[in-house]
Amino acid sequence: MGKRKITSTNTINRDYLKNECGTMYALTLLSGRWKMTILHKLSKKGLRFTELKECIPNISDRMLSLHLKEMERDGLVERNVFAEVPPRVEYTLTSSTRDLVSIWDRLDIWGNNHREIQESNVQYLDGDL
Amino acid sequence: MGKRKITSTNTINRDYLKNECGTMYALTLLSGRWKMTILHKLSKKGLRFTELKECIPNISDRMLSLHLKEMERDGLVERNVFAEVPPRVEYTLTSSTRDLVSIWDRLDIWGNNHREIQESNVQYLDGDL
DNA sequence: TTAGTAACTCACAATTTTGTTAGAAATGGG
DNA sequence: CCCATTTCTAACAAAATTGTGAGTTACTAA
Repeated sequence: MGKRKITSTNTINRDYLKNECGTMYALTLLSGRWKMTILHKLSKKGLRFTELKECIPNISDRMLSLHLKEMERDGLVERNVFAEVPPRVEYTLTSSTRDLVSIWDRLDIWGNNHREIQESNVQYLDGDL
Repeated sequence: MGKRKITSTNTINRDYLKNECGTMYALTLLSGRWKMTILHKLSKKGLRFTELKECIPNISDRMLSLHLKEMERDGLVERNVFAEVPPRVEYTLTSSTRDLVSIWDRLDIWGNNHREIQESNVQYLDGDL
């Protein structure tokens, strides 16, 4: 997000990992506080800036703008400008990203499962103390 | 990593998103520079601290240690201590995490595909300038 | 007692990400 | 020209993550 110092160890490591495999590349593009949520909202239908803001509580103008710009650069979303007044900009998923969203089903199931396991472990540990 | 200020907007937003759905929960557990790589290495066989260090170039002792500790807390890896001299600690995936790893296949394919699309777009834009 | 090894831990610094607030650009109607 | 509206942007501040280098612990073999 914003500017990166391209000579830093941090950036060097990041780029190295990004090139390791498809999974790491994908996760690099998706990392960012609100990106998944934005994709999720857009998966139902295209939305304009203000609509996204309204359906994602707590996101700031700046973060929404930054994320959308990065996601456009990364081929995750499309930005469609309509010559209207006041201006209207609609964001939609790219076709590649629509494929991605369909993968989330399994991850969603895994996540919910794992959360249950984790929560039951905590209970168990609590009982043990 | 390390300490979080639990009253910060940042942490509040993070926790809110973590509870949104299984996918976001999963991605929260997996976020961290080297976590995916560590899981990937461990998916083949259990490894000790030093072995992980050797097969992940550039990772520092500190980051490896921090990540492993978090991943153990989050139920992603198990820490097995052997009473030998010098001490031997082996890290393995939990059974839940082994299921996760099998999901990566599709994400890997998606990532590699998407990278190709992106790279060909860049070429096209370059030619245009 | 000393040395050697694995597995860490600590203090601190650098970098990156996220959040806050104010305000700018664009545009047509009045 | 001024207004209202949407879509951002700029400057700054706060917080979080990552990296560095030295040091610690535990244990036993020599």
